[in-house]
Amino acid sequence: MEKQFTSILMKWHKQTNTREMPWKGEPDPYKIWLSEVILQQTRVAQGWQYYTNFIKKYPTITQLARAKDQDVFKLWEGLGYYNRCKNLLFTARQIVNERKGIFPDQYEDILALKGIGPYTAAAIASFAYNLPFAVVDGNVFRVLSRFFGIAEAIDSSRGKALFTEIAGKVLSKKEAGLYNQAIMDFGAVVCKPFSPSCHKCPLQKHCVAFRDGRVNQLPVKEKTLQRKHRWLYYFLFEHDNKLLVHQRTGKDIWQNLFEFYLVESDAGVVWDDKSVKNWLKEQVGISKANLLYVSPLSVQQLTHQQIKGQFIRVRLAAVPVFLKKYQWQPVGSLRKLPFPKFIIQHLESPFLQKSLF
DNA sequence: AACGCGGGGAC
DNA sequence: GTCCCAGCGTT
Repeated sequence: MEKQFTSILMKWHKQTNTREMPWKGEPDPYKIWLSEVILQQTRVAQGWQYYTNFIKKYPTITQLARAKDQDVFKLWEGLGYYNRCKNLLFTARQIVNERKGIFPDQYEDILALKGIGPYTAAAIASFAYNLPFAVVDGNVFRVLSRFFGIAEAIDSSRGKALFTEIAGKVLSKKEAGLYNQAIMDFGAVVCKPFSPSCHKCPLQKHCVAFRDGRVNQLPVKEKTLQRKHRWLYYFLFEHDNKLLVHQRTGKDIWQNLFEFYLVESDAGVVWDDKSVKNWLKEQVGISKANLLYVSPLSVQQLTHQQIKGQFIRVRLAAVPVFLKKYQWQPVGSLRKLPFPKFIIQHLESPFLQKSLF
């Protein structure tokens, strides 16, 4: 069955597959690496523009390594999972400083780099050097679990080990790069998560899940995620045409991105002018403030959290002592800083644009 | 082994 | 609303 799978898949790839992507057939390991990091847990359509932007601004790993953190994060803004960006920069600088800018060409050396796990290492090794390592990503889990009718959970250790083993068996070792491209394209174009195109699938005849009518039951996941609810109230403190900003640190969401003065609470409250004025006076000791606006409620759904909150813009006659330690950013250059989408949405909202006049 | 990390699109 | 996406690092 394994031989059949591989040969049919490769034939499909060479004869039928018309999927185009800017990094396809790319020989430069730097560009392959960049595309793979961008695409971690990210749809091709979403990552596409980010890839072309990065290549345009940083055509070589040396140029990326020499860039300022803030500029690179700005280019990554909106793509999510910002630790990828941090590791991308770290690894670019490491390769430039310690390896003269030359990307490693052995699987183990590639895997050892920060931000590169088993999937990305196999992708780079096979695409750049045609080394015989099989990628195991969401597409591969789905295609293999359906074709071989395997109900082992893909988010368990046993499942991961099992699918990795099978992936290695069906890999075309002579055309590893082509094969890896083939199975991922196939998973994205034919063997899709929802409404797969079984009616025109070249593997249908040998597909166990199709035979048993289990296509929509595979692959199996065992974990169900809980979504945390959070309430974030951002105060846009303004003084002398500058806004208070703050770079997020710690282990929480949006590490390294900027934000405004944050008040977080567990209980959902919707502020209005009156309650904000009272809070500023009673809790913060600001009495001579010009309250410019209290925004309507903003909502953002993330995979692991639901964020709700408001934006409150306050013009200060003077900077209170407890706010002096913060960074004050000129309003005109505010957008040079990387912000989370939750904040970008507000900065671009018609509400804000209107309320400034 | 379990958990946390963004954002968007399809249903 | 739920699920998933060219996964990874940390604990």
